[in-house]
Amino acid sequence: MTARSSGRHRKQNGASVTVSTSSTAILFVGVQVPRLTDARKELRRTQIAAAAVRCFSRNGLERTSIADITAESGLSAGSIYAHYRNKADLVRAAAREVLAKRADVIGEYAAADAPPDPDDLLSRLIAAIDPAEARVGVQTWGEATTDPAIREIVVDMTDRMRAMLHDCVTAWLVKVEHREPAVAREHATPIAHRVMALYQAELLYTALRTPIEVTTS
Amino acid sequence: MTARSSGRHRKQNGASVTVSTSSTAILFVGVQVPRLTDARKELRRTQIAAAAVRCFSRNGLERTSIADITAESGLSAGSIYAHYRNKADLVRAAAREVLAKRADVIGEYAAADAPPDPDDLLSRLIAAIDPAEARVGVQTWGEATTDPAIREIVVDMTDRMRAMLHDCVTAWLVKVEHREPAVAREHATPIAHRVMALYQAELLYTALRTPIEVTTS
DNA sequence: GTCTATACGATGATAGAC
DNA sequence: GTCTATCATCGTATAGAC
Repeated sequence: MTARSSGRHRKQNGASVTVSTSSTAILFVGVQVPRLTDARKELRRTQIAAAAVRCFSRNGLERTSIADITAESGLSAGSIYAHYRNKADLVRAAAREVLAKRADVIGEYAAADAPPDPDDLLSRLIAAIDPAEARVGVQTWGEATTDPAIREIVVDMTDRMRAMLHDCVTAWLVKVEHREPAVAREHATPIAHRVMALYQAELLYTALRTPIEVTTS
Repeated sequence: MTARSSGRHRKQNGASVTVSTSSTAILFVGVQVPRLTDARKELRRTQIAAAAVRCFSRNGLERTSIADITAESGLSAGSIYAHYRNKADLVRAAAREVLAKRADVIGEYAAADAPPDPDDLLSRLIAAIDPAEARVGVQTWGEATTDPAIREIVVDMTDRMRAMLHDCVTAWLVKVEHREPAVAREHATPIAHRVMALYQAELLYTALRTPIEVTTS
């Protein structure tokens, strides 16, 4: 992740802004703002990554060729390599995106005012599973078993998710079950662990049992 | 599973048997027995599959080349292709072997006289996990998301395992908890489901957190 | 059945024009 | 930045001798 900063907007305050090819644009003498084009660059990256995820969902991480991604994204090979150093880099980005999206879903419930009980929490998490992303998620698990970079991403995201679940369960124990915060945190650990495990199993189940939807376009 | 029949034993009834290179050996006029060499053939197949599993454990399903397997098995490419139609065929065989081994472990406990309670059952299953096989197992999950043949194998083995767990839990409910067999079977279903889920999660955990052991030879 | 050597296809990645 | 065209590499699978 050597991603650089980003900016945005075509025009700013109605003033016609000269976009240079350097990393910063000089609006007035001595005034520099982050390059507006950087946001586009980041947008392109996510656009490419999204296309890649769709391909991965259909054909798997390794069976997806750069040609597949060019077809899916509408861009060319050269353009893709202008945004990602190589295919492994793109795979890492896609893995992060998919796993982060999962973590975000958990984060929403974890931050709720009325924390759901563990069963309810699990039910909601399962209901939010997207089959296509579940497939890519499981693919990243497989890749993580041999690729250190992917493993780090997966382990990191998994730990983060577990921590969020722990917070959520703790909040439920304190607010609803009226336990002492200290004991709540302790009791929450094995519960969060189980919710996580059951969620992962359900993710696997969805990835295996849900038919691959055909891209309609 | 289009596994063919197999013979065994080097000698039969003390009679010295002439081993021909044809698919059947003619002992006496008109009397044919399954070729004794078939056992050897099957042995070679498992030998190759075992070498493949070791490679997969280190480098993954797709990153493992035929050259890797020749190096690991000590055989040549030609020899491997004499026993497996193609690489996909070999991968399927390896997947079956690994997943079946897992099912066997469960079968042992399921058939025990004094059925362990669910927690104990899970503990034993977890204790029997082999890190290298866990990795290949998780890899098959990833592959199953896009390869129909692998998916069928994984789903089949998973269902079989779950059924065994169901039998085990039912036996425990009947023999230890003294429930009626009918209600026991019904109550066993969600419990078996959970044991399975927690086992799968633990398998994933092991696959991700256990360092890849270096082949010492 | 097993080997060596090789053909062929696929794919990741680059060069250079625009 | 994006394209087209191309290269070089790698890996599956086969051919043919032993």
